[in-house]
Amino acid sequence: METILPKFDSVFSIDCVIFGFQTNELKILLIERNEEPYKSWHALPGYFVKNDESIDDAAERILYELTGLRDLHMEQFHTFGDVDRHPQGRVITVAYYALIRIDGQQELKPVSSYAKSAFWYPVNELEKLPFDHGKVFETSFRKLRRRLHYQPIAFELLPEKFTLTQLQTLYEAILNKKLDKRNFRKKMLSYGFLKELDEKQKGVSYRAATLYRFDRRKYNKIFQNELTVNG
Amino acid sequence: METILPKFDSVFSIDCVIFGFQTNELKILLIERNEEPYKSWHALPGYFVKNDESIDDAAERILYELTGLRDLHMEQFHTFGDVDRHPQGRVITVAYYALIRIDGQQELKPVSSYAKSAFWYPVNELEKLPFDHGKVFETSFRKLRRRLHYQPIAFELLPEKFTLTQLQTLYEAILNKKLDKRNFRKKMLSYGFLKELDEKQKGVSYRAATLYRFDRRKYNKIFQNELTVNG
DNA sequence: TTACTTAGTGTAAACAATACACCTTATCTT
DNA sequence: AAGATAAGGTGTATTGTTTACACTAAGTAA
Repeated sequence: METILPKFDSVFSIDCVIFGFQTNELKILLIERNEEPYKSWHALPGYFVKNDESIDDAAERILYELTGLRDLHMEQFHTFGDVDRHPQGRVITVAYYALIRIDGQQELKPVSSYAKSAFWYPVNELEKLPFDHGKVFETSFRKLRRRLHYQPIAFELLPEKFTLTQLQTLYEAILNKKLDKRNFRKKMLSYGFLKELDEKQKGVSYRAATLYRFDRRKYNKIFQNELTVNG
Repeated sequence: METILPKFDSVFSIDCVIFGFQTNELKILLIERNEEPYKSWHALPGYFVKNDESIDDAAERILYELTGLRDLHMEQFHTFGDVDRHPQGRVITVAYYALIRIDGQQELKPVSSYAKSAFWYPVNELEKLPFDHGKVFETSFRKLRRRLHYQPIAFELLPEKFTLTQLQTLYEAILNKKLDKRNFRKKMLSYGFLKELDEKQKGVSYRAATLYRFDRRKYNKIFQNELTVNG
């Protein structure tokens, strides 16, 4: 009773949009391609899925091979499947996004020869990207904006200890609009998941701000209640 | 300088979750499979993507072949890519969902021999589904709930002319909780995109309710403004 | 005419969102 | 040490939104 699966010359790939926040700018991770097509172009990190790995695993592996980054929590956000999106054949790509703390220590070093280098690039200065990567990026950015309203994604981009002004600057970078300082602070603190630390910012040439930490345990408690209440 | 794409024995498929609303119940469309594996099981309509069609086109074609339904606006919501999700090989599936008016006229008649029949099934009474279709459905339902809050999806499920009570019942079915009649009406009418008709419900054995129509033009105006305002 | 069933309506209270400006504190310069 | 500079940090009044809540009106059926 076995039916045999049809065979097509088609492959899956993964593309990753990795967001970071550095010097008050929102950035994404790009690689310099070392393979045709689009050799030497700047592109989203992406490659083909192997036959024996889940797409989630593939996303992790590929990001690691192309950038040296590991163990970030990536989430799928859209699949792009136009027939001609890849000049050499049918490639359907599942796009993932992740948020990461750029801490200056971590090295960006491709492990695979497929990428010459990997680097952070400000989203506001993006040039033309190969394939449909422009569309992929736009889709991810819209998703990011939307999620900012109902998920604690900002804290994945900031250092462990951060000031309220840094938090606000990040929100402004993602939403692309100015926010009111007093209202922003009032609202953030009202949630109850920000822990004020006995510690001040260091190395600034003006009054140092209080540092805060995101308390995920408290956040989860609040969020769980909401889920229950809203059915 | 041509690089050749790697070849794998892997295929893409599409699975569809089609929601409908009938006799005050939220339903989805299932087919009775006519092929192994899971022959004779009830499953989500789904099949393989051809090599020369976009995944969006494939979704339309497949739904038509398996159910006879055409021209509904489907939207991709998630891609499922675990290695062992299909017992016969590597199949990555892109899941789509759509909303449809069940108007009693339209026939559900598979065009392909792959499905024996197609029928509406209440989401509250779903039995075990083959493959990972249970997971697919759950994901789609969560998405539907979420979208109900920011997109006018209810009106795609209702007949053109509907009463406020019908609208409320639908909301209650999707959100799985009771809503307050006065507050619900107040809020819906406050949006300004519901047009009150000079017409009453017919064929009921009690006081007939006023019929309304969804005014998409007005909705778009309101929605566009919101987009602009919120950056 | 009466009973039944659903349609249709308003207000007060609590809460959330917005608009808005000045004093404080630390550092740096001279 | 005084003053300039730069960001930190704070409260209130207004408006809009959400919630809770119960009765009368209208049509149908017996």
